[in-house]
Formats: sequence, structure tokens, C-alpha cells
Amino acid sequence: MPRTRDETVYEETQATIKLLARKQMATEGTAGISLRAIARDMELSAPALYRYYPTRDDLITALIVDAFNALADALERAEYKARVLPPEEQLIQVASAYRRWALEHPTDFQLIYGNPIPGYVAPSEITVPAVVRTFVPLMRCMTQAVESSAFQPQLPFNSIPEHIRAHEQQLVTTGGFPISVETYHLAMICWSQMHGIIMLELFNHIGPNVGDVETFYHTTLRQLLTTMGMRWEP
Amino acid sequence: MPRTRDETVYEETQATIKLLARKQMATEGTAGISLRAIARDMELSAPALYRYYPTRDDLITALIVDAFNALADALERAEYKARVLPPEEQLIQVASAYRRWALEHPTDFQLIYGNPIPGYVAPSEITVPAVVRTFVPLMRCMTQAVESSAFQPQLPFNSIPEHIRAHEQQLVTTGGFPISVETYHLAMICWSQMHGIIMLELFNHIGPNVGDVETFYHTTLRQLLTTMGMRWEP
DNA sequence: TGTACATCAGTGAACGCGCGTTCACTGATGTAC
DNA sequence: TGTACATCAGTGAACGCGCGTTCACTGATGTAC
Repeated sequence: MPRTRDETVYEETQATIKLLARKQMATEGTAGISLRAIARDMELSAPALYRYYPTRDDLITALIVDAFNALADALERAEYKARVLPPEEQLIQVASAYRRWALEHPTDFQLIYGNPIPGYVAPSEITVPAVVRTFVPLMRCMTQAVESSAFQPQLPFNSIPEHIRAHEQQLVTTGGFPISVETYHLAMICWSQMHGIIMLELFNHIGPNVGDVETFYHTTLRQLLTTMGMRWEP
Repeated sequence: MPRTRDETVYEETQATIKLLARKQMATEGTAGISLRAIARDMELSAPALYRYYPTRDDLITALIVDAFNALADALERAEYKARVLPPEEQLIQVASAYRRWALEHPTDFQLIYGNPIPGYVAPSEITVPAVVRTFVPLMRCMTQAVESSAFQPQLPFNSIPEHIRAHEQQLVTTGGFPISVETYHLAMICWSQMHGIIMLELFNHIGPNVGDVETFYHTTLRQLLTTMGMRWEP
């Protein structure tokens, strides 16, 4: 879609605003985003920003959507780079990229997965598509790993409580992405384990306890996936 | 230790301040604690609060210590109530109490495990003892479960990378709590899995995906502990 | 029993900041005829 | 080619709020002699 020069300038200004907002979150926290402070940084008057975001909440929404998309981009890149590896290794690579992105963009990660911003409610019709994107690489790798010849399904992780299965079946069916309930469920377990370690690492709660969180993350995930039925090359 | 009437009154006022601070966190977020707002709620002038907490940061520290202690209390109560059950069931009970406390005290949980409050640094010599208390019940149950006759150690979770083992050995040795490195490591894995599900549930990221998070939490933990080597009564 | 003094919880005013948002406006640039 | 008009990014002032902290103080209560 061709853009006029004006549209480009407009979008560049929006990008500058978002950049400064992210810098501000880094020092003031996600709840500390302030239009006036951004305006000061840009050497503009505060009302000028209202040309670009009609409200503080709209700016926050834009930041959230950007963050989910950036995370999804990182995961897709990792998946692409790992495409020649066996599927279970691809999964590990995607999981590593997930952690790496979180550590390299701690404020964005806090913005999307940390404490909510008081008074702000994300408009789900705008954010959900970006959220969904972040799940796709993980789901795709998981599917390939489960379908690979090296996979030997193990109890107990392959048993799913009936009403959870029903709920997940519903989502999988209406979601349009081709995945089995079993695989979807394994992905949820894997994701929640990843999330726990990353959150604890981000706020320095687990580093002092295990020393090397990167190694802890990798070995724990490999071990978890092994108990699910995956096998690894020597 | 006997207390004078004055000391009691003083401590009751401190308790009121903390209570109102917690209420405020619920609506304004952890970063939104405001001495002036608390003073308004108490129908006092703002400077009056300085008799009880010399600084906003001191109030935050008190809230954090209280939260860790309340969590530890809840875990100890759960452990005590479950004392007649087999050790692996005790572990499940403690893990359930952990989740329950988090869901029943979402702001306190955010305060201790969520986004940091900008500009605030916890004085570790004050907070660490309370933090340590929260680990004890989990560690104790894990130890008993691992030492029980029903436990059959399984690869892969019982293999620990060498330098992580060294770090953990150091902590276990100097920590004074009688626990083996292997058990400590299993506890860390278990804790990070618990933490991941709870954090995702608290901010509504996983509920829509699995439907019944309580069941998901329980079955996932049981499955994880099974793969570590625990066995369950029918 | 009465007086002098000490203690101390709480006050009001002030300092020097911050915020999101609205409003009527300026002044440069681009466009149409 | 020159003029009239439209567009629109950005402004300054204002509204009605908020904050943590310091300061000199009031005024009630308790204590000592």
C-alpha cells in the first residue's frame, strides 16, 4: 500500500512517541507512562501529542500490540532459522527465543504479562490477533515434534481431565489452526513452565537460587519435553 | 514480651495504615500507594503518618514483609492440616495453598512477585528472612516425599548440570536447612511451574485457554511430580 | 493536692513538583482557480 | 502568475487534580515534686 510523504511523517512521529514511552516505562514502570513527560522529551507541548494518540490509553494499546507483534516476530525468526533442525530442537530454539526476547525487552514483557496498569482495560478486539500470533510458532513446532517418528507418547502428561479437554477441543476446533487437543495441552504445560522461570528470572527471584538461569531454563524444558515423549539426538 | 497500652495503640495505627495501603494497591496498583491518600482515608493530615512510617519506602517494605509472612503462614497451616496424609499429598496441599493465597491476595502477590515499584529498592536484610520462610514448607514436604518408600527416582529430572549443582550445593550447605541438592533442585522446578501457572492465571492469560485453571494446576503438578518419581494412592 | 514541666500525636501551610485533557489560537504550507 | 482559501501541526493558558516531605506549631495528657 503506497503512502504519501505526510502519512510517513505522521507514522514516524508516532514511532518516536512510542519509543520515548518505552524508555519511560523502563524507569517509571508501566504505570508511569506520561504524555506530558513524552512531550517534554520531544520538546513539544503536551497537547501536540493528541494529534497522534487521542488518549493515553490509546498509546498504551499501541505499545501492547507492538510488543506482542515484536515477540511474535522474534519467535517466527527463531523458528525459521531452526527449520533444518529436528522438530524438538526447533521447539527448544523457539522457547529460547521467547526467553531471550523477554530478557532483552523487560519492560515490554512486563507491559504484556506483568501487573495490569490501573484504570486501563485493553480492547481485546485490537490486542487478541497479536496475542494469537505469539502462540503459533510454539504450537507449530510442538505439532511437528509430536508427529515426528522419534516421539513416544508417555503417560502421565498425555492424560487430560475431561472438562479441560472439552474446553480445549472447543478452542482448537474454532481456532482454525490445525492442532490436536493433546498437542495443544502439552503446549500449554510447556508455556506455563517457560513463563514461570522467565517471570522469576526477570524480577531476580530465581537467579540467586540456581545460579545460571539460562542453563536451568534449557535443561528443565528439555527434561519436561522428554517426560512428554520427545527424544533428542546425542 | 509485654507491651504498654501506648505501644499497642501505636501498632494498631500502623496496622490501619497498612490495611488502607493494601486497599489502595488493589485499585491503584502497587506503584500507586500514596501516603496522602491513606491520610485522607484515615481522616488525618498527611504529615501525621510520618510518626508511623518515616518514609513511603518504609511503608512499602513493611507491606512486603507482611505479605511474605502471610504467605508463609498460609503454607505452614496447610502443611500442618495435611500432616496425616502421605508426604506427596502434603506437597500437593502446600502447592494448593500457595495458589489459593495468591488468588485470594492478588495485590500482595503482585507486590512481592510482580513488577517492581519504580524507585523502590527492598532492603534485603529486612525482607530475606520472610522470603526464606515461604520456602520451608515446600522444601520440607519435598524432602519427605523424596525420602518416602513410594518414591522411585526417575531420569531425566534427577540429572543436574554440574555448575548448577555446585551453586545449589553451596546454598544448601550454608543455608542450614537439611535438604539434599537433588531435592532442592526438584523443588525449584516444581516452584517455577507453580509460579508460571499462577502468574498467568492471576492476569487472566491462561484461564481462557484451558477453562478450569484449578484443575489444570493440580493435574499438571501431579503429573510433573509423577515424572520426578512420586507415586499416588488410588 | 497543686503546680511546673515534658512528652508527643497530630496540624496547617508551604515547597516544588507532577498529571490528562480541553480550548481557542497561530502560522506555515499546500491547493484551486 | 497571483490571490483566496483550506488544512493542520503545534501552542499557551487553564481546569482541577494529584504527590512526598519539611517546618514550626498546638494542645492534650501524663509525670515529678
